[in-house]
Amino acid sequence: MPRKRPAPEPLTGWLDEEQQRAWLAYIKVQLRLVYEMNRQLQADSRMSLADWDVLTALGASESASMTVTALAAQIGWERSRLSHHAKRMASRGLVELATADSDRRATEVRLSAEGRVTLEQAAPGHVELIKRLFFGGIPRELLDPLSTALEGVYANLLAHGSLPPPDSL
Amino acid sequence: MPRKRPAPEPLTGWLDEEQQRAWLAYIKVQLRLVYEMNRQLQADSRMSLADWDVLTALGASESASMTVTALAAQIGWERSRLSHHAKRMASRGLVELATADSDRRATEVRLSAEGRVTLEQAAPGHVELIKRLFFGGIPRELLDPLSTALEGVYANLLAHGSLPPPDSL
DNA sequence: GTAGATTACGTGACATGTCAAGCATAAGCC
DNA sequence: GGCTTATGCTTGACATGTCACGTAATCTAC
Repeated sequence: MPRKRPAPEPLTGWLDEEQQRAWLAYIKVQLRLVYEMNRQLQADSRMSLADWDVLTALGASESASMTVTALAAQIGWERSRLSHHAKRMASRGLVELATADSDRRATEVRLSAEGRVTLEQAAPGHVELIKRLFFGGIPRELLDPLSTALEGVYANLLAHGSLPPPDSL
Repeated sequence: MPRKRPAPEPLTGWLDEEQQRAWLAYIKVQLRLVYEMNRQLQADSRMSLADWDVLTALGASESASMTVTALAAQIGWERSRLSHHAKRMASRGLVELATADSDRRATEVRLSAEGRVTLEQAAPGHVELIKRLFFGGIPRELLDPLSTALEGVYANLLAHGSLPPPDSL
């Protein structure tokens, strides 16, 4: 087990070589991509990445409306975070909040007309960024293995993680 | 092009099918994994994921010390964020701050003895989490394609992103 | 050397996220 | 029904992150 340099001995109980490679790559992409997405959305659409996550989740849902709990599970947030955030978004007119008919404890977060317009206006620019920064670096033939690997991780996260799974997988 | 349901028409100018699959998987993993890592570090080591990112970057560096700018570039943060955060970490004794000899504008962030101990104590638990949640979902044979794909994305991010690249690739 | 840019940070005001606690409704149980 | 527990969410205090701006050291070209 030849070591080149003695100095930056990484860490105790670390990952094996293949895992380390994958993990390092994942983390580096993760950190920068979050930054870039935030920046682009802020600059082009006066919207944070958090806003975007909420709007897209709502936009993708059948009724454009979800309870706080369901929405939080969908996007992997804590409920209290969503509660605060939804209120701020409501004050900007992007969503509407109303107590649910079926269960009066529950609050429905609904995509407002204005929110939908905002989402649709922001989408092309954001998609363009993703195509450029993310898919610009991946050869076609790796798309399928990448998806398969990440789907495996996601399933594993749902099974062993501490957040409740979203209703619809 | 048969569509099952007319309702949740995703978004204008969206990605093609393969891309959409990869992106969705990536985003879902990203959101939950961040949450889980934060939670585990907080629970087991009284440390946030942000603290962890700083400590590992310092720990991996030759001298256990970097300027604010270099460190920020390394972990993909804005400098002002690191400035605030480093000060807080310094007040907890995890790092030490000192103006650099070579350039007295620059501030060196140095891993303290206490910081190194904390890092080494936190590492096993965090690594265990990553092995369980991340690598538990990936078959061995997909590790290499996954790494290759992510490394491609990272290179692309450095080339086309808005953050300066770290000194050492 | 010195005026004007550039670079490296720090700071303060404010936006956002987290945690612990609380309140109201619903569901179980006798 | 009434009691206990569980669920769904909100809130307030506080930790953290961002943005715009300020300050100081350094560099560049006279």
